[in-house]
Amino acid sequence: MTTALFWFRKDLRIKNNHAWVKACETHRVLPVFVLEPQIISNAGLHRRNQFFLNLSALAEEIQSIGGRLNVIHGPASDVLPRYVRENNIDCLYFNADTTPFSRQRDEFLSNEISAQTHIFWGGLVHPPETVLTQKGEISKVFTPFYKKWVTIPAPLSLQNVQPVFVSGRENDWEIEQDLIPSSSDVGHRGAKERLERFLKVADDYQESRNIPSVEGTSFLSSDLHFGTIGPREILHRLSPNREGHRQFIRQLAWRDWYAHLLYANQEIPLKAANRSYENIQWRDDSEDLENWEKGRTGYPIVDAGMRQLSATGWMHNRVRMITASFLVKHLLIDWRKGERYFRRTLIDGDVAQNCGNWQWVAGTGFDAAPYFRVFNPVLQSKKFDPSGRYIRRWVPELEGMSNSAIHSPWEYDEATLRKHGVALGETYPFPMVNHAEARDRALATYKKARE
DNA sequence: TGAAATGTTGGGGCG
DNA sequence: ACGCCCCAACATTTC
Repeated sequence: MTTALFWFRKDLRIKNNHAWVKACETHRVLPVFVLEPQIISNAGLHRRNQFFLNLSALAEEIQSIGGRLNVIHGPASDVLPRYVRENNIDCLYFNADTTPFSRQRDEFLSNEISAQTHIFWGGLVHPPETVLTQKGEISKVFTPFYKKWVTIPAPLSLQNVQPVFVSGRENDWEIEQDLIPSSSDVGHRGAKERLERFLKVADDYQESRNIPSVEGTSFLSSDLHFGTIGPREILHRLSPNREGHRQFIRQLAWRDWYAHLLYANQEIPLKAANRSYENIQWRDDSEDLENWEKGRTGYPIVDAGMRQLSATGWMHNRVRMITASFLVKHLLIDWRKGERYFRRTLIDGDVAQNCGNWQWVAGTGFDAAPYFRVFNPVLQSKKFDPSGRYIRRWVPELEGMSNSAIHSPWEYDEATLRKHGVALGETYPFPMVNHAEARDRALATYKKARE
């Protein structure tokens, strides 16, 4: 029997992991995770914690069926070739990724390593280059992509063999166990719990997904990023006949679309997909950027979102759109700076998804929001957080404000504010820009770039 | 997966 | 009773 090295990457699960099943069916397996330096250096605190929790959950999963996860340190391009040689590996199995870094590394390794590589796409419902127009291209408009995407079958891959494990010659995993809070809500088990909870409320998804004070979304974004659950496993629990389910399935299609687009257009993280917007005159203002990051814009809904992000590593989707739009349109700061901050800080920070969505908000992407669509943070706040519950949760200094006034405290006189315990400029900042002026400036700047 | 500006309509107040 | 104005309320267009 030959030996396969199974390289876990952004697929920290063994359940419904087709690549894993395939490796186990005909080989002895050596499960490996390569702890590459950029996994740590590119991640904020929450994201790093989430990663280590998921990694140790995977190690436990493998242990529970009699194996052991071998963790080796270093850039994979440096350490894997030697590791493969020293452990007499015959072939290599892994799930691929669409990012430029990942593709260049994998390309390099497939030349460098003599063992045969078997590549799968367990992180997506459908692999890149499999959802195509009649002309054989990926659609640059979402709806035609989606119409094609839903017609393609996406079977599950169930494990039916007991893996035969081999151990690596070295295992220098040095994660101090006390850094890992014992937690049952991580790994595949945590993902399954989140899925089960979501299924109970999924019929209301269309209504409640936009209300940040309600737990109406799936909370599966980080699981999908780390691969603690596969998207097909989620898809198979949803019914296209139920409206809420169908809307969520649509979100899974957006996720595939952004991944496929990145695969086909590797410069998406760096450049406007719609090149006519590549010469927008962005403002280079690091102080404004920092005030945005820290949640000190003076717009309560924006500050609430940014504080939820830095406190928890997660932000509600509706608020992601509002805060991102504020940075790009109101502050006129380059979407790439916001994208970088989100990606570091979010526990679900993902190159394809984050860049795709930021370019959508900035209006520079494929099938993106039109440049003249400028969210009014006060109207958005009144519409989606009418009771102010979300704002009060994350901007407690505004707790005493009334439901109607909490969205725009600067519109009220000093005496009224004092009555509610607020002193603008002292307990809570003045708005850093005037909405109408900022809107005009954004429209003028975008219009100029189009000429 | 907007919002603001502009246009239209119709009821009510009033001379 | 009539014309006129005001201005919500709704519709359309523009950014």
